[in-house]
Amino acid sequence: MKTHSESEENYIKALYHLGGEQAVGNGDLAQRVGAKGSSVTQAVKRLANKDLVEVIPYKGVKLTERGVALAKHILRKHRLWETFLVEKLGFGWEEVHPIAEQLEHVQSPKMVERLAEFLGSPIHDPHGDPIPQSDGVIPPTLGKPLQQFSMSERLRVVRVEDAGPDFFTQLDSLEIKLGSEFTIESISNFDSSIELKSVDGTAFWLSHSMSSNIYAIAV
Amino acid sequence: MKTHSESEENYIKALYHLGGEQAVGNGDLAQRVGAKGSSVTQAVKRLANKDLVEVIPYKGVKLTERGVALAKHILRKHRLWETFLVEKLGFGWEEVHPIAEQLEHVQSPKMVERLAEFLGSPIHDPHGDPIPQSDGVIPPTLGKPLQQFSMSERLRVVRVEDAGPDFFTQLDSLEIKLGSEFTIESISNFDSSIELKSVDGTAFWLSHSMSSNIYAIAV
DNA sequence: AATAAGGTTTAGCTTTGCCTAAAATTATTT
DNA sequence: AAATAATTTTAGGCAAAGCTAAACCTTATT
Repeated sequence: MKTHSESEENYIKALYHLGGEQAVGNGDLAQRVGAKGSSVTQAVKRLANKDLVEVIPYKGVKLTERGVALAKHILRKHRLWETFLVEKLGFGWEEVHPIAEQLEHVQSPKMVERLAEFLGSPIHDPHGDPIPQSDGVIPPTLGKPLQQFSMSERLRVVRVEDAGPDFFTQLDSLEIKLGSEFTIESISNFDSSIELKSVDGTAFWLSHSMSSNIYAIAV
Repeated sequence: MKTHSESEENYIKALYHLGGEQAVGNGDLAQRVGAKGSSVTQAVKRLANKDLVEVIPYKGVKLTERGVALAKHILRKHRLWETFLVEKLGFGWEEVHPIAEQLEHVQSPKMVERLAEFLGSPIHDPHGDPIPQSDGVIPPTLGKPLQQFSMSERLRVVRVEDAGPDFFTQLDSLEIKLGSEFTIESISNFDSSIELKSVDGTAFWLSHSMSSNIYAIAV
C-alpha cells in the first residue's frame, strides 16, 4: 500500500462520506472538502491515476475498490483516535474531531492495530459511530432518532450526530451520555418536542432539533 | 502561535539538533533534512520571513528565540509520543522513531499536555533522552559512555544513542535495557572492548562501538 | 427545439518545496 | 597573492494544490 498526501486522503474520506460506493457530483465534493470545483476536477484526476477513483467527466466520481478500502482504513484510524482521546486522555466528545482529523493521517498499520488492542478493540467510537474493523467489516450503526419512539417506551442512548459544539454542550448540561437510559414521558403535538424522564426521576423537555440528533435503542 | 508546514518544522528540528542556539552551515542542514543546498537556501528564507531563523548569507543560519521554543516543543512531542508507543502500545525502542516523526507534527497543545499527564509526566524518553518540559526547561542528559568507567565500577544504564536498528537488536539480545545494572569486569587494552557482569552473574563482552553508544551512571 | 441556467472542465496564475546547472562568494593551498 | 577548491546562492524547471475567469457540457424551461 503506497502512501498518499493528506489532501488525497481528505478527498477519499469526503467521497466515502458523501456516496459510499456510489458516484458523487463534483460540486458536492467541492463543498465537502472546502475547495472550488476546478480544484476538485484536478484532484480527482490525480486520484484516478492512482486507481483510487473512477471519473466520468461531467457525470461524477466514484471510489474504486481500493479507494473504499482506503476510506474505511482512514475512518478506522479517525474513530480509534477519537476513542483514545476521550477514554484515555479525558477529552470531551465535542473536542476530539479536529484532533483526530490530524491523527488519522499518521501512517503505521502496526500502530493502528496496537492502538485498537490498547483500547479494548472497540467497535463504536465516543459518538456511537461504528469503527470499521481491520478486515473492512463495519459494525452495525445503532439506534433510531428519539422521535421514532412512542410514549412510555424505555430507551438507551447509543449514538449522537456530530451537530456542532453547541449541541454537545447542551447534551452535557442535560447529562445525556452514551448509555444513558430514559423513558418517553410525553410528546408534544405542537412542536414535536419530547419529554424524557431519567432513571432517577427527573424529567426534562428536548426540542425537536435536539432529539433528532440523538439515537437510541429500546431497552 | 501560528501553524507551520511539516517541512518547516523539519528544518527547525534539524537546526536545533545540529546547532542548538548556534548558527549552522547550509551544507550540514541540507544533509540533515535530506535536501540539496539550493532547496535549503529557499527554505530558510521562508523561515526567516516567519521570524523563526536569522540568516547571514554565505555564513549560516541560526534559530531565533521563537525558533528555539518551537524546536523544543516539537522535540517534546516527539519524545512523549515515543514514550507512549513504548510504554502503552508495547513497541520496541528501535521502531518508534519513524512513527513519532509523524505524530510530532500533530497540532494540539492541549493534547500534548494531556498526553504528558497520561504518561506520568516523564522527563526522559525510552532511549533516556530528556523530554523538554512545557515551560521549555530541558531535564539533564544523564550518563557518560561506558568507556569512561573503570574496572569494578557498578553502573546503571540510563541512556542509549540511536545508532540504528541493528544496535537496538544487539542491545535486546544482550538484555540491556534502561535501568539494567552491571559491573565492569574487565577492559581490553587491545580494542577497548569491555566485559560487563550482570547482577545475576552472567558476563559478556561489548565491542567499543557498542559501548560508546551506551550511557550509564555510577551506582 | 432553442435557449437560459447550472454545473464542470480548461486555461492560466500562485505558492510551497524540491531539483539541476550556472554564477557568485568564501576558503584553502601553493 | 593568485589560483584552485569548496560552499552557497541564483536562475530556471517541475509537481502538488489551491485559485479565478472563461469555455464547455447538461439539464431545465420556455
